[in-house]
Amino acid sequence: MDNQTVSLLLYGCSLARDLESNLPDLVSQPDSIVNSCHRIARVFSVVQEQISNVSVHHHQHDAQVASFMQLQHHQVQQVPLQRYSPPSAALPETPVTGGEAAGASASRIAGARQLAADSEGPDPAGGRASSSSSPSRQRSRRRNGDQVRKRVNMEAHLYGNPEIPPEDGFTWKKYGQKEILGSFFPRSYYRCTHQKLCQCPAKKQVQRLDSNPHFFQVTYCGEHTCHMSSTTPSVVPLPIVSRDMTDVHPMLPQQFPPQAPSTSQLSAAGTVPPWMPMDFDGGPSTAATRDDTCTLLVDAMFNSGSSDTNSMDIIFSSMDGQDHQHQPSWPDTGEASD
DNA sequence: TCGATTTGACCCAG
DNA sequence: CTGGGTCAAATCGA
Repeated sequence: MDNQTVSLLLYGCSLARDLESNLPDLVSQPDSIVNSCHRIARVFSVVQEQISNVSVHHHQHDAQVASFMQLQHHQVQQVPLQRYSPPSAALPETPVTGGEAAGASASRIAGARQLAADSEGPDPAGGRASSSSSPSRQRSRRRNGDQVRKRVNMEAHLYGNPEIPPEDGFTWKKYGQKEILGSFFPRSYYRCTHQKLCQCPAKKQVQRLDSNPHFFQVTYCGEHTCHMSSTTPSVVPLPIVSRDMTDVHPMLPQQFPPQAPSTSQLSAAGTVPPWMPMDFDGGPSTAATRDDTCTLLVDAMFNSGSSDTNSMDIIFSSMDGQDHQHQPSWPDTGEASD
């Protein structure tokens, strides 16, 4: 049983626990119970199928997973079928243009780099008295048209509730959550806590990866102008950095992606921090690469917090540098790279 | 009491 | 027309 299956199993368990803990409140809401049960059943069903097929050839495993995803998803991306990334597999941080629809592109990337995995939305939001809105409400809902977005993948807390997104050194205020078509998990919308105080335009979107509930895809939009970070996070976030996809996906053809860097390009001496789990096939170069980057991140977050320096800027500029060097161009994804 | 979160409604780009 | 992003009232919790 691979880590992917374990992750899915754990997620199913957490859903069951949630249902159990909320059961007293849900007694009067049979629809919510049905929805929860359905969702839990689906998760465990996939786990069961994966386990039962674990001894089967990997291609059959892929087909099993893919069939589940096709069952779940409205849109299956036309990308090469790939093996799931293990929980610690690295997905490159991806700068995204603001004009690009985050959801669509995110799904495209997720599909291209992990598995074509975009599911039908989960259960509709639980019944809650509708909040009345003024019919005459006129608001400007301009999207962040020309703002550059930065996308990173972060691992959930290794301990505690895996549904809590990782901290990143800033304080955020959640202002929305939405079920995204083609995604198994809802997307949460955050803006900087100091938005009003400092007119800080920073926002971020957090969404759990369909194919790996232990990972969050965090899309940052806008730069922090407040320069006010929170206290040191209790758990160091684990942004996922660029690495050789052939390392992540041993089944992939060696030339996919064509310009993927060799692991030697990414190598750096170091050891894996205790909070950073090894992945399946994580060779020395992989561990060293992550360690190197994470050291940089930690240093940037905690040692570079001068008043005139935004730690996330440091992180992203550093990662940008890596990306510019190592970010492969992805065929067939149509992914903007600016 | 007040700030944070939830969540249905609304707006608008594609 | 659809779906992502945002608003804001209701609700939660410290």
